Amino acid sequence: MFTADLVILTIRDGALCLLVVERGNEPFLGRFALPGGFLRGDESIEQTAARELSEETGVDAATLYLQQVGVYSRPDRDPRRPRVVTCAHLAIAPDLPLPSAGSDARTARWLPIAEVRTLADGLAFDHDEILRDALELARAELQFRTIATAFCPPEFTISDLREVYERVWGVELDRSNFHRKVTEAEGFVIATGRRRATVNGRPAALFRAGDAATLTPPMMRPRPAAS
Amino acid sequence: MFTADLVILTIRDGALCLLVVERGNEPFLGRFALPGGFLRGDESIEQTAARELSEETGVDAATLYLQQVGVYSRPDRDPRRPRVVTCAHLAIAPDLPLPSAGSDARTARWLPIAEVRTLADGLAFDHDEILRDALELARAELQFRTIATAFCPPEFTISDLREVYERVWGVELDRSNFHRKVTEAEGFVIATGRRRATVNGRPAALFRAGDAATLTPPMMRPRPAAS
DNA sequence: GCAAAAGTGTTGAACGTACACCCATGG
DNA sequence: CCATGGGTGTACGTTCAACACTTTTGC
Repeated sequence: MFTADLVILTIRDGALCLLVVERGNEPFLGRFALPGGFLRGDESIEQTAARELSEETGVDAATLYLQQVGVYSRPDRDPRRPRVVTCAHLAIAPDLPLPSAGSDARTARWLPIAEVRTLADGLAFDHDEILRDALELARAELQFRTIATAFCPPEFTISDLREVYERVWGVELDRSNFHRKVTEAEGFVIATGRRRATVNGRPAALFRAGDAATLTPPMMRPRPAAS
Repeated sequence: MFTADLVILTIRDGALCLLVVERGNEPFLGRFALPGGFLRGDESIEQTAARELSEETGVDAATLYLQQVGVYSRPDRDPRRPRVVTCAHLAIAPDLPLPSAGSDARTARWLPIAEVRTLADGLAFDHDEILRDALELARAELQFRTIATAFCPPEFTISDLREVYERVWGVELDRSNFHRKVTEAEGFVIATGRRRATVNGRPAALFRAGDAATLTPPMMRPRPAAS
């Protein structure tokens, strides 16, 4: 038995959130788990993950960021027989409304990462471990790839983008230096010429994602200031 | 069916080499392939990979570098039924004698990477693709982790270490600056106090691997000079 | 005008690169 | 003493971090 599990992250109301589903069957009935599904005979694991992602978020997976995290195969990770090997994936999405009444009746919801840690028994299966690894990967990838734009809507401000880094890394960044790095890096963001009216202060220029995949020079994460 | 395949790299006679086995069965009879083996019911994929690695190299896998590369699951990647999903691993070893007469009678050999590209039909299955991804991973990891010492014997010179970077990256590095970076990075190399007599010139100081896993500051790869 | 948020300029420290130079050994 | 490879010093350019400063809006 081989599955693809998904760590789908987004930023909602200034907090880094994870998409979880409440389990409707044993084992772990009623507990939160990562969404996932079985590999079908006619598809690759990438296709399985993309299919699950679009089912859960309601948008075409081709527009979202999706990447393998790793394989989790401990013989006792799933009490079922035969045991289930899973390939965990990291997905990044902008703030989306969940297709509540769609597909199956499972209750999917966005859970702030901080609340995941306060769950009495944690996530189902070994999903706490998977989440930890996926978060570490996301934090590392933010440094060298332009994936931060995947958290943002099609048009966004530099402050929106900075908030992504700050929420995922859990640090505060210098506004001025961030602005320069981002706008000077080639192919990271492209000015649209439009502006967004703000409740207070000068209107911010709007950008859209560029076509570069890698971020040069990299955006280095500050030293172990906050964990 | 779930397997672990291994991309085992080393440096022999100044060339980056890959451990390949000649297939003794169909499909791909007589072609070169990556070593690998099936996941057993009582082990994790990490244990499968470590077991295969020690069988092929003859040394305890705990002393070598071993890391997941990714899952390869295209339905047509293996003509057998049911299809085989594999989790590719990258392993790094010092120059080792192969246990030629050991274990099973498969003919394992070190093949220079340059020669892999000249094989008429390439490697068996999708192993060309796996090798490409594993090499890219190794090249990237050299920048931020201290894995280069895994290519070296227990005691090595700075020049040995520099050759690792040069052979894996395919570039030439400045001798002086490399020496400084490596010796000043904390926990990368530790001087043993001994020296190695050379055929020519001043004897080089011998070092052993330090205990740091990450390399700070990183050893940045030169711009796209050579591919 | 004032508060607030966006955006620009400046400066000193840290780092990378290039290359000149000295050191230790065998022949 | 010379060739050869190991190792150090130095000078310059680039990048980074900190923070002062200017711009543009709503009220």
